[in-house]
Amino acid sequence: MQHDGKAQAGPIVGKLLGEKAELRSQAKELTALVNEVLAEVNALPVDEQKRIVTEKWPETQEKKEKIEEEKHLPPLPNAEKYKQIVTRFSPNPDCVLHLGSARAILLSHEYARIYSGKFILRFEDTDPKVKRPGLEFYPMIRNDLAWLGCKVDEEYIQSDRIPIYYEYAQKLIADGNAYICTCVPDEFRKKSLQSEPCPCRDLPTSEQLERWQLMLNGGYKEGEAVLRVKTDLNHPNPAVRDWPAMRVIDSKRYPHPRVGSKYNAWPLYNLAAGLDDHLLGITHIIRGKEHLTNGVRQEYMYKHLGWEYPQAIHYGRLKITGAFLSKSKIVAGVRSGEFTGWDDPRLATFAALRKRGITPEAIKKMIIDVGPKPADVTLSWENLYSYNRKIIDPQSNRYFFVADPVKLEVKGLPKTFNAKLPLHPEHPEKGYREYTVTPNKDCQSAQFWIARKDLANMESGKIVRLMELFNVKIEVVSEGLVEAVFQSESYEDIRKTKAQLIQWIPVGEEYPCSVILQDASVVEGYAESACKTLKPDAAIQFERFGFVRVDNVAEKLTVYYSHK
RNA sequence: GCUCCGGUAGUAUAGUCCGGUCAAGUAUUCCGGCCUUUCGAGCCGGUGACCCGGGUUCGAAUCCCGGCCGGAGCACCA
Repeated sequence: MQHDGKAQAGPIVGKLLGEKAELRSQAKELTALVNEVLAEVNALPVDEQKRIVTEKWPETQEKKEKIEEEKHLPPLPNAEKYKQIVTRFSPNPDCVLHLGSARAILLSHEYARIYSGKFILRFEDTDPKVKRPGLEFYPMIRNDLAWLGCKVDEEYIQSDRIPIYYEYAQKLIADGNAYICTCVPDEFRKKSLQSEPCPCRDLPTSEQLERWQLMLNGGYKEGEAVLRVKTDLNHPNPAVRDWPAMRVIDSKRYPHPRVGSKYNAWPLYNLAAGLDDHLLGITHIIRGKEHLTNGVRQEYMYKHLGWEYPQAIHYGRLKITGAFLSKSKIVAGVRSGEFTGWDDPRLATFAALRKRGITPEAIKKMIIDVGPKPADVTLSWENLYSYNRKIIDPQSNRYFFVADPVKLEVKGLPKTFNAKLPLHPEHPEKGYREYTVTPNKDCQSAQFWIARKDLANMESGKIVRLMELFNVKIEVVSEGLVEAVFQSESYEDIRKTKAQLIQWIPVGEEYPCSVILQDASVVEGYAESACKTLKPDAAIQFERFGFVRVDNVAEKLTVYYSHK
């Protein structure tokens, strides 16, 4: 019925074979048979087909019920191998967290919860020079995680664990699985590209251990020596061959913000992260695919130590249209004053999203929908807004806001009006706010503030309704003032005519308000005076303007625009 | 250049491992309609996709080969 009465053989044969596997050996004959029947059926007019089907198989005409199901994460690989699932999120505290980290955080945490496992936060702050950690970021990161609803079961800081890395480095050297290389980088690279060992590789272990002591005691200057873990010099990927595990840092010049100048030798990522993943009992590593070759590198170290490598899941890069997610750009922009702070609405940091009234639930839902697949994704803000809208719409009270206010004078009022405006049209139990409009004694008029953009639809003679109040007929529209005359009170009157409904604020009931938009520009206007009792952090909707998050309630109201 | 990973509507995702019930589902955007004292929400409907080319097969989004496009890595960063 769905295809204009013309059926095709392929899907029908497919369905039959799918249901009755025993027919598969006779597939050719079956196809011929189906084609025969189809020729007959397709020759019939559609109406006739419909009649027959309805008569013989009425149940097929019933509409399928839609089953909406919550999206779930796919199961973790080899989860059954482990007594307890342990995941980790391991940021370098050199910047605040942003949306780009959301996959690592939320997937790691969510899987830990699904499997009743453990979620570990591990600060990877082992580079005091190039990606120097900032002390302020440690608590900010903890705070972001808490805001996202990710409870940290255990926390580790790698700069506290340097002696542990030393211990294993020494073992690797003593076992002949690592060596101190004093070659200049370029020379090593040349050798390595040709799958040849550098001169240091085959030095006796005793000499390696001497070099190791020298490295620890400051006997080498920056760049003079590096610890390398032996891999396979014939590995197809040159980047895997004898990778660097520890280097010398001039600790006087580049003191670490937490441990100062205590260490000269600092572990590199693959050594520190690789060791910790095992030592902390991580079972599943969820990280970006830029770490794929790091996994290959680390597996060599695991083999040297007789360890088994955890399950690794590599997800693709996450971008969001229009926002840059580069830590260095964020840091530079904030330091230079280009941005107002870590929560500048132009940034996609969690701090900024929070400020803009994006809920952690919305972010979580979106990330879980995106899932852990390795393809890159470019999210659209609309999508995030949609998730957020579903969450905040039911809880957001409604208020009037007139942007760029213009005065409206209404004459000919027959009486005093009381307007009772519901805080939420779908939830009357939330209550109301009320305004009384009393006509001026001399000329039966009253004055209001209305939004300038509503003037666009106004012309002399047109009827508009002040929402929940009364209808007015426009007489004169000028730059600074709109003059109108009272028309009628009943909403029903103008309902059929589909007259424009506009928001209004009685003159005297205005409360100055700044709305900070996503591009950090500011819209000035008046909110209604009922907004004076709002609490910071509340999500509200300015009707026909958008959802906003209340930021500051003072002489003036300050809100951040969330979305439509 | 070398090594690796991807490619389903504008966006995101399901399906791919294990070929058939996929004439490709879902969310969002967009477009119509309904409803509604917000241009919000809700409801109904619509537009819209398997990167390309070969092969295997009765049958390919799914398996194989080739190409194209995109991404990542190739640091004494993480």
